[in-house]
Parts: sequence; structure tokens; C-alpha cells
Amino acid sequence: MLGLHADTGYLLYRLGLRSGQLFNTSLQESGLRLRHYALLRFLAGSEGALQRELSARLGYDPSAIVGLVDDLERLGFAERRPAPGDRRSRVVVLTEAGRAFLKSTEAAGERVTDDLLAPLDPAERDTLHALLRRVAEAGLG
Amino acid sequence: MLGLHADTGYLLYRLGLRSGQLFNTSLQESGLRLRHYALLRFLAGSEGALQRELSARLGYDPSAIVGLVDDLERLGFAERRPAPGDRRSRVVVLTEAGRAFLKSTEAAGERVTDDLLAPLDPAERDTLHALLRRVAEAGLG
DNA sequence: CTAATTTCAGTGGAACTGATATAC
DNA sequence: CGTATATCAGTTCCACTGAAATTA
Repeated sequence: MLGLHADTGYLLYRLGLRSGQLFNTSLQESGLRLRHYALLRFLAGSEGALQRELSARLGYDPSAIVGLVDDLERLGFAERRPAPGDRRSRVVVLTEAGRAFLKSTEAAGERVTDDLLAPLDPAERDTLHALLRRVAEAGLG
Repeated sequence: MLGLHADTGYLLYRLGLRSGQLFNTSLQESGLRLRHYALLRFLAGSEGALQRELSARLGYDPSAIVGLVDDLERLGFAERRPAPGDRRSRVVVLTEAGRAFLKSTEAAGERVTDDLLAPLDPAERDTLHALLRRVAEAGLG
């Protein structure tokens, strides 16, 4: 019995905190947080998404999406457009400035994961990633 | 490019949040949070620890330890005792009531990790655990 | 009518910063 | 003197809850 450090769930909790901190410090000079960055990267692969889709796919509360998109709009990295076919919804799309920002910070994002997983060799990282993906897909949809 | 879901660091961040939530809801009827529980389980394997040791080993800020130990003392699960040899320090020890509480909630804690890792078979869980431990030890001390 | 989408106000917790008292 | 331990006050952010307005 070595305390909760021996528990996988607790390890995930602690490493999740550490990962989030690394991302945020890496992003701090841009004025964005990890959540903004995640949203931008999702948009980069989607040709526009409804806010409720962002909420579901990223796992953030719908009320949190509002403020995140507000921030990105203020910076000119994303825009809200009326959704064709449903006047309740808004489509959020990446702007050219947003795309350029993503390109400029791509390397920094990879460096964070590199630092975090430094003790693992490439094959082990793949194994870890695959296991985490399966856990994530079961629990988060 | 599937967005940050394809990034291991981000997966860790998301799963860490989910893991913490599961622990906290599992503990909610006891009135404690994951951080209290982690502290209790650390004490169970330590014969008493200085608060600065708790901070270092659990990764919580020293100022956070104060409130956590306050809560545990109020419930009678832990006690502060003067540290022999250094009147600045306090030794935090588990009480009998604390030990009994841990015993009564052992199964619940295991169930949380079980739920979280449901998609993985036992061998995969061991693999995941070993990988996470190595990542944790490199970054968290 | 009920349900879905977005928005907003408010709550509580978490993590930290900076300052203080005490002791080394 | 400077450093370490514990404590306290205050800040910021995060995640959520509950409710509103609009539309389906």
C-alpha cells in the first residue's frame, strides 16, 4: 500500500493536471489557454461547427463554449455565422488569422507532449496513446 | 488532423479531469474530496509526515495542505503533532478513525478505477499503469 | 405543448501568489 | 543575517448549475 500514487485513476488525475499546466504556460504569451487552443484545432479539421458540436466533441460545458468563442472572435481567430436551416444555432468557423496562428504554434504544442512523455520511447508513446484513446472513447463519447 | 483528440498530452488532460470527477462523486457522501482521500492514503503508508512532505509528495501547494489537514482534523481522521527536533514543523498522523474510514471506502476507490478503465483488460491496465508511473516519476518527482 | 440551442448570472472549488510569524 | 515551515488573505481560473430567450 503505497498510497494513491499506486492507483491508475489517481495517476491520470495528477498527470492531467501537469499536462494542462504545461500547455497553458506554453500558450501564455499568445494570451490563449489550452481550451482555446483545443477549440481552434478542432475547427481546423472541421470546416465549421455548431457550438453544441464543440461542446459535445471537446467535452466542455455549453456555457463554457460561449466565452471561448467570444475570446477567439475578439482576437479575429474565429467567427460566428448563422446556421443554415436552424436559426437557433451558430456555426463557428476558423478565420485565416486563426489558421495562421495555429501554424505558428504547431511546434510549441508538439514540444509540450514531447516534454511530458520524455521518459518513453516512440513505441511506448504509441502504446500509451492507443490505450488512452480507448479509455477516452468509452467514457467521453 | 483530428484536432487535439489526437494528441497524447491533451488526452491526459481530459482523462485527468474525468478521473478526478469520478473520484469526487464517489467520495461525496463522506464529505471529503479526492485531495483529502489522497492525503489520508498517503498517511496510511507513512507513520506520520511533515506538511512540507505532504506538499512535495502529493504535489499540492503548501498553502493547500493547511486547509486539507484542517478538514481532516475536524473529522477526527488525522492529527497534528509537534515535530521532534524542529519546532517550526508539524507531524500529521492518521488516527484510528481515519484508518477505519479508509478501510470502509477501499472498495469504492477501486470501483472508480475499474469504471474508468473498463475498456481495458487486466494486462492492458498493467501496461497503462506502468507507463503512467514512469511519466509521473519523471515529471512529478 | 415539449425539446433544443445559445446565452448569462452565480456558485464552489482548485491552484496559485504574496505576505506574515516563527524558528532554524 | 538569510532560509525554511506553516499559515493566512486575496486572485484567477475552471467547471458547473439554473434560468432565460429564441426557435424547432
